[in-house]
Formats: sequence, structure tokens, C-alpha cells
Amino acid sequence: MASRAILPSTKELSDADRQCAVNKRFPAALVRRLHHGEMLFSEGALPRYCYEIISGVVKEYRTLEDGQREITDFYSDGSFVGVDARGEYTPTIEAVTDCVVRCIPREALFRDAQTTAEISMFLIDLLAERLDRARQRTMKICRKNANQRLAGFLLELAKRQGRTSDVRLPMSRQDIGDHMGLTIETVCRALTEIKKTGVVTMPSARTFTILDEQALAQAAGDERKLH
Amino acid sequence: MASRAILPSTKELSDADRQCAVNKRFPAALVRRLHHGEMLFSEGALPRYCYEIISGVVKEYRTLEDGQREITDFYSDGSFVGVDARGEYTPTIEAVTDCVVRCIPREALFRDAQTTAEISMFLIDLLAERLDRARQRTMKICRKNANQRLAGFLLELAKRQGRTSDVRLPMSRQDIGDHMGLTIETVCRALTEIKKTGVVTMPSARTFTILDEQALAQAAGDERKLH
DNA sequence: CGTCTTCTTGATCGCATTCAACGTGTGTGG
DNA sequence: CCACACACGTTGAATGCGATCAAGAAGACG
Repeated sequence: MASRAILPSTKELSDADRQCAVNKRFPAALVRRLHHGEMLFSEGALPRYCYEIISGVVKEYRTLEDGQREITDFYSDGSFVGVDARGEYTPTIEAVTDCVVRCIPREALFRDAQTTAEISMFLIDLLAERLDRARQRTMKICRKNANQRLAGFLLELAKRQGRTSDVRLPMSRQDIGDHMGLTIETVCRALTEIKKTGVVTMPSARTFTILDEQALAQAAGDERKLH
Repeated sequence: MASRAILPSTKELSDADRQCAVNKRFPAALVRRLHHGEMLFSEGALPRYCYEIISGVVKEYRTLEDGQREITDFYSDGSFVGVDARGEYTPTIEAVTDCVVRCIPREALFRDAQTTAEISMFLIDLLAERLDRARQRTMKICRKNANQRLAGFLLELAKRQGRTSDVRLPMSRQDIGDHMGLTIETVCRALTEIKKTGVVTMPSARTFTILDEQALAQAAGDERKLH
């Protein structure tokens, strides 16, 4: 696999590497427990801490004046959130499931980044990866129809959870819609259509099993129609 | 105006500040001239240089398998491009108009970032700003209709060029469409509708004058319809 | 067991796309 | 300088996808 690093000499940081680099600096960081629906911080104010997700899933979102939400991403164990918050553009981080997170003081992290290359490179790599991901998401939303977006979303969930059977959908249909730029009804319909093709089964609304991964990838890809 | 910096203690870097920080390190960087349509580098390979735009406008884009393009952004003088390139996900940078750019060796830049806080902070701030911008763009594309997107685009062009009269549209309708997630026809129709409302005049296809800035901002904003 | 939330399906509507044709402008060579 | 060609821009008509409005089904929870 080709390197995704920002420089050829910089190897791609795995979540473990990141944890390591920051852990060395902040070994005694506070651990905090979150209940489903609780917020780590919300838009507007620059947070005092950023967080590493130890377990559970959080969603990161912004709200428009008219109340519409955009969920930029979901994060689970090994991911860092709140690092890229900037002043008034700080998004909200909310627990999708019960979570355990490690609190890292932002000010100290950025102070250390000024003296420790390991930390600053960690930040640069993290931001570059997020930027790339944000742009790929825009591309998907612009260029793919509802079925393709949902097929891609299921594939990614399965990949993140490292399995194809009994994959969990921890977030609501509304959350999925807010993430994919679709309404809740369209999410339902797209899921139903995918089920109908037989490549995926859903024993319950919040679990699924991929029967034909290749066909699902195909459905997420260049196919204009999914019938 | 509230700070947009990533930390309260970090003041927002203006383009001038950035130029300054990097200039100090790379005072003798090579200058290169580009003709309209020429590429600085293209997707796939990690570029050896990144560039500061001295004059002219470039577009940054990726291409999907099926040939569709997504223009992530347009950059003009004072902006840096190619900094956030990462391995296989490197986008293409192409001159929209004739350009003059300053070449900065990437490897040296990132090496310096490991020893000089000024450089690493420059990179972190640049990436954080791009990330924010990318997400706001996604939000606009998801939640706003064609007329709103175009109104917003015109406003931004005017703002960047620092005037409301004889604002240049250096890019083609196709480029605008690829940037806003619309077809070329829809771009035309949206522009026509905006002209019809009388808030903007277009002496030629590539120039416009804003007659009523507030009304244009309104049209870009929460209005669902523009009649 | 009943209530509330979440999920699903149906019918209709509107916006942007698609396909098609026609204008407009720009640059090149005769 | 004009004629022509070609790229770019504009407008029209028909189609289709996802949004909206509405109602009903399935879980979750006390």
C-alpha cells in the first residue's frame, strides 16, 4: 500500500503510534466517562481539552441558523477529537454511545508542539488526514446518489469495526442522514433498496451483515443505478 | 472580530504573516511562471515543491474514475498550495490564469518544521484553516440550493478581490460548477436568475458588479427561494 | 401494558440534471 | 481586415432523484 503520509520520509501514523507519541507527553491525563447524548464541548467556545476516545462512539457536528445539522464525522476508539477546534468555528462533540475518553489539556499540547517535533508532526499529520477525509466526503456527497452513499457508509463501518458480520450501527437514521446530506426518509429507503439486492441483511435496525462485500463495494462505486 | 486561531494565545496569521515566516526560511526560493492551463503538479505523485502564489489564480482539483472533477478550491496571491498534499491523495493544481509562483522545497520545509516552531505552527494553522473551509464548503453544498451557492460564490470573489465593481470571474462556468457541485447549465441559470433580481449586473460573462451587497448576502443565506 | 421514540413506507412535488439547440466571443490564418 | 472555426456561454423541454408531507409499524422503557 502506498504511503499516505504528508512526506515520503514520514511513515503513516497508525492510531497506536499517535497514542504513543501523545501518551509519552501526557501519561497521567484524566479519564472521563460519558453517557449517550452527553457533550464533550459545544460550538462557540474554544475547549480547554481535547480528547482521545478510549471506548464508544462520538459524533462531531455543527448547526446552521435554521437548526439543520451537519455531522462532519463519527469517531471511535483511538481517535482524537477537539484538536482541530478553532475559535468560533468549534464544532460540537456528542456521545453517540456511552464512552470513555482521555482528557488532554489543549494549551499544554500546543505548547509542547512548539518544542517537540514528535507532537507537532502528530498534529500536522492528523490535520492533513482530516482535511483529506473532509474533501473525500464532499466528493461523495456531491457525486454519488443516496444508495451509493449508504453502501459506502456501511462498508466503512464494517472496515472500522474489522468485521463483516453483526456490524453495529451505533447512530440513529437521523445521524446518518445528517452525515450523508440526506433526509431520514431517504436513508431508510436507500437501506431498504440495498437489502432488497441481497448483498446485506439487517437482523435489526442497528445491526447488519455483509453477504457480498464485492457487490456492496460495486454499489458504493461507479454504478449510477442499483437495481 | 473573534480570533479564529487554533489556540487563544495564537493570533490569527494573515497572509502577510505567513509569507514572512516562510520567507525568512526560504528567501531565495525559485520563482516560476505558468501559463493558463499549465499544471504545477498532478494527482498521484507527491510533489517535490509546494508553492506560494505571487500573482494569478490556480485551481485545486481531484478527478473521479468516471472523469468527474471536484475543484476543492481556487487560490490567488498570498496563498500556499501543495502543502497539504499526501501521497496518493495529492490533488492537481492547474493555472486558471497566467501565474507567477514561488517554489518552496517540500522536504526542506517539513524538515525545518521539526526544528522551528514558527514553521510547524504555520503548517498547523494553515491545515486547520483549510479543514475548516473544506467543512464549511460541504455544508453549503449540502444545504443550499443553486442560487444560494452562486450568490455566496460571487460574494466571496468580491471579498477576495476587495471590491464590488468590475469583479473578475477568472474561471469558466464549468470550473464554477465543479467547485459548487452543479452542472454548467445550472450555474448559468442561477447566474441569470441573480441578474434578474437586479442585485448584480454582468457587463461580460467574466465580470460582474454588485449593486446591492446586502440583498446578495440575503440571497446567499437562509432564503429558500430567490424570486 | 401503554407511551414515546425511532424506523419504515407511500404519494406528491420541486429542483437540478440531462439532452438538445442556439448565441457569443475569441483567436487564427488567409 | 475579414472569414471561419472552435471553445465557451445561454436557454428550453423533459426526466428523475431526493425532499416533503403524511401515516403507520416496530422497538425501547418505565
